[in-house]
Amino acid sequence: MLTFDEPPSTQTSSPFRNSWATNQLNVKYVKAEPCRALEDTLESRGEEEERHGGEEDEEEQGVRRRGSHKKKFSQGRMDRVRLRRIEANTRERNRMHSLNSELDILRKVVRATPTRRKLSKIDTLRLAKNYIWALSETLSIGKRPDLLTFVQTLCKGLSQPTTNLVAGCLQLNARSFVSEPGGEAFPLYPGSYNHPRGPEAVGSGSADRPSRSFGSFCGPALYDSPSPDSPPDAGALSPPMNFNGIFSLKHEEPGDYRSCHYGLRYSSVGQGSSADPYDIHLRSQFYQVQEDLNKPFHN
DNA sequence: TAGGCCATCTGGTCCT
DNA sequence: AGGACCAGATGGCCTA
Repeated sequence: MLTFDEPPSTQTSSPFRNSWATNQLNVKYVKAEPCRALEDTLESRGEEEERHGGEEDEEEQGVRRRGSHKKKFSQGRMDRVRLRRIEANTRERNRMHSLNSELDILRKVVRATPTRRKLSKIDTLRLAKNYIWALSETLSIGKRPDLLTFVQTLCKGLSQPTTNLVAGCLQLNARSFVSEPGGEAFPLYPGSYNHPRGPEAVGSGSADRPSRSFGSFCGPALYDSPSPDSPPDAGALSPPMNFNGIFSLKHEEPGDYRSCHYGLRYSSVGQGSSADPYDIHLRSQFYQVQEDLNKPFHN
């Protein structure tokens, strides 16, 4: 008979929530309450079995019992079923944890890292899908797309906070490219957006610490070596193309996009995209590398 | 406080 | 038979 040494008071009070330690989950922490229904079922079957005089052996030997067609369980069988259920729960938990860990890697690949809350699962998948789609479209077109079209593609189906996050990463106002309910999106600029000062306006810096980020829109993924803070698989999983040129607006002086009403709806997003001095430092280093690598592309 | 997000449990289905 | 996968149900946490 399995016992629950320490049934947690709530699910979320489990020490394994949001923890890699879940892989080491011990059966004794399995939530007791939901198992009760299963136990009730099994026990009621067990009671019925006793009333019928324990006919499990007959059934297991292939002798069909007349009357009730309900399956009967002995105590031993109940325990086996219960154990299998608990083991299945553990496997399911581990399966979901591995799924979540892969999602975490995906989050890092798209690198749309908000300051306060991580991307939701659904938005991570949507953003990755849109990302691939947008890059594919760009490839098929064969030229630099205009920024707003690209961002509109990226933001299709994303939640408002994530849309704002993308906008924040690109220093745009989300309202400038998100479709109004029942209406079309209205781009701020009908054509392509180029940095007013050209690629030369890109910040300079050393190339020793390139950073792949969503804000910079797929850093030197094809060419760079994994940065020290990259997830183990991020390099291999990174999108294989670099379209930096279209996102050079990120390097504008802050006053520039303020004058263009490129504000952020949520200040937290803005903080995440520009208030972090380390992030700014990384970006300035990274853009120089990106420009060097992308010269052939721009030509 | 409502709604979104999440972890977990559970039973069903499919596959090996 | 047992494992993987899936979707529904449930309840907790967090944010607007």
